[in-house]
Amino acid sequence: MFYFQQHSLRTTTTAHLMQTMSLIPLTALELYQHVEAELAANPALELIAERRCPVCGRLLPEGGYCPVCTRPISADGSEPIVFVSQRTDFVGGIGKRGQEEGEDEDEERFFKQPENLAEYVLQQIAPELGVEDRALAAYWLSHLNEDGLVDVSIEEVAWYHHVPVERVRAVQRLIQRCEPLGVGSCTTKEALLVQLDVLKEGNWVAELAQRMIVDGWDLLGKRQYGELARLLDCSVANVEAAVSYIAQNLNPFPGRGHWGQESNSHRSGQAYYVPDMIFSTADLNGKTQIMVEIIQPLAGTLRVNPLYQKITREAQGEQREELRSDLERAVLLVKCLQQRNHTLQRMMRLLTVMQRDFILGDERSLKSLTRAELAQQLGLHESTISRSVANKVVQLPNGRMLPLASFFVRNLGVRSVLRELVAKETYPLSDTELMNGLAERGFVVARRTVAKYRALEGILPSALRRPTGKRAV
DNA sequence: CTATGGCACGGATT
DNA sequence: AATCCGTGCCATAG
Repeated sequence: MFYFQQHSLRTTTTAHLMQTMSLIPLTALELYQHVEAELAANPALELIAERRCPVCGRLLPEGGYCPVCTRPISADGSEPIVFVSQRTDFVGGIGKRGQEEGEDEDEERFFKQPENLAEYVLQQIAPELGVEDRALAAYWLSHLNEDGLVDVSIEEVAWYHHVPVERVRAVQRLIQRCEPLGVGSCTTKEALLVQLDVLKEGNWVAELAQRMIVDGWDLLGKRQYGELARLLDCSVANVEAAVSYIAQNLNPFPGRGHWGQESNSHRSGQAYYVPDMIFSTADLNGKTQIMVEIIQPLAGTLRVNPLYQKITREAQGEQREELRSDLERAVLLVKCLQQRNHTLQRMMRLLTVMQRDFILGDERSLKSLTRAELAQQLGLHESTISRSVANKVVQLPNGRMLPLASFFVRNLGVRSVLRELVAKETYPLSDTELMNGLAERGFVVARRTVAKYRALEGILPSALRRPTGKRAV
């Protein structure tokens, strides 16, 4: 029999196979590629059009989700619904998004997988372009460097293709709005502005960031915050806040895949815009029910080909051995897939309960949590959690994509108390005073650290806090 | 002189 | 082993 935990297979399997064993660390995209490759290489595996719930195995209704696994667990909606879904639309390219997911036609099981960033972007915009513009777009994208920026000028391209500059610009504009936001810009500055334009939620930080990039680009590069503040006629702390907003929400190199301060070195380029899990909400007697969809990008059910199984059983001698090894691989893959689904499901359920408010959009109610804690509660090894979290991307109900790793933060306690202290202050407290205040409440940190948190929370320095009043963020 | 930000190092986390 | 985070020291602004 097989074991899927930390133990290795002691059967005839090779070392290489053991590596492929755990599918848990794989992202949706990787899983898709992995399965596709396996499917092509191993005749014992088959993907049948029949849709079954990957978790409980029940037959799915037309285009729907498993009636059992997606049933509310508790009537008040406090328990999240976590289920595995088989949608492939994200992996196959955004272009398909508008259409339906129900097609089970065999030929359509797998979309063409974009080989690189350029192709991926092209797929997104192709439907909106005429033939000529498509060529233009392709040309433009062929100049993408690994940062997702283009180093030829619009004029050059226009000249080369004998079309008006405006035309090229229009195409570029279209490209820039694709995922990853800002691709195909000529400069970092341009990329940031595009992102800002799409993302800005009308909040003051974003506005300021925009002005900052437009007017104070050079100063920004030199980190001359004081100068910037003067130029933009605002406080240094505001500048700081805007800078941190940029650092956290924008990506100067659209091709290098990730947002925020999380860094995942491999998985560069294509990646973060394919969510691995999607949160959505539904109303349930006034209570908000959270649903978590774990993407398993298979349009159908993966299983061991029964015919193959039969042949193997009947085969003799050497041939039989050959067949058996394929069969084992197939069985292994299927089981690993189940294992992955099960583990991820458990993890997401717990995670969703703990970070409920955060998921619902309240940035501030992110609770501090470490991977180790979660591992303990789930009875899993912490490295398992680490790896399942690494490189994965989730989509929140509000549409925002962020790394799953952002659910794990260490010191939220201190930071929320800090906010509270500032909110209640009668006069602008200095960092040192804040430090003491925090210490009284049990958070002993250095003065320097207080300053850092302050910046992170977008709170102004004491000297400048009074005139502007308090920040509601 | 006080309050803060930058830089960089060491310990903790993953 | 690679990364992240808290801190100490120093420079700078007010």
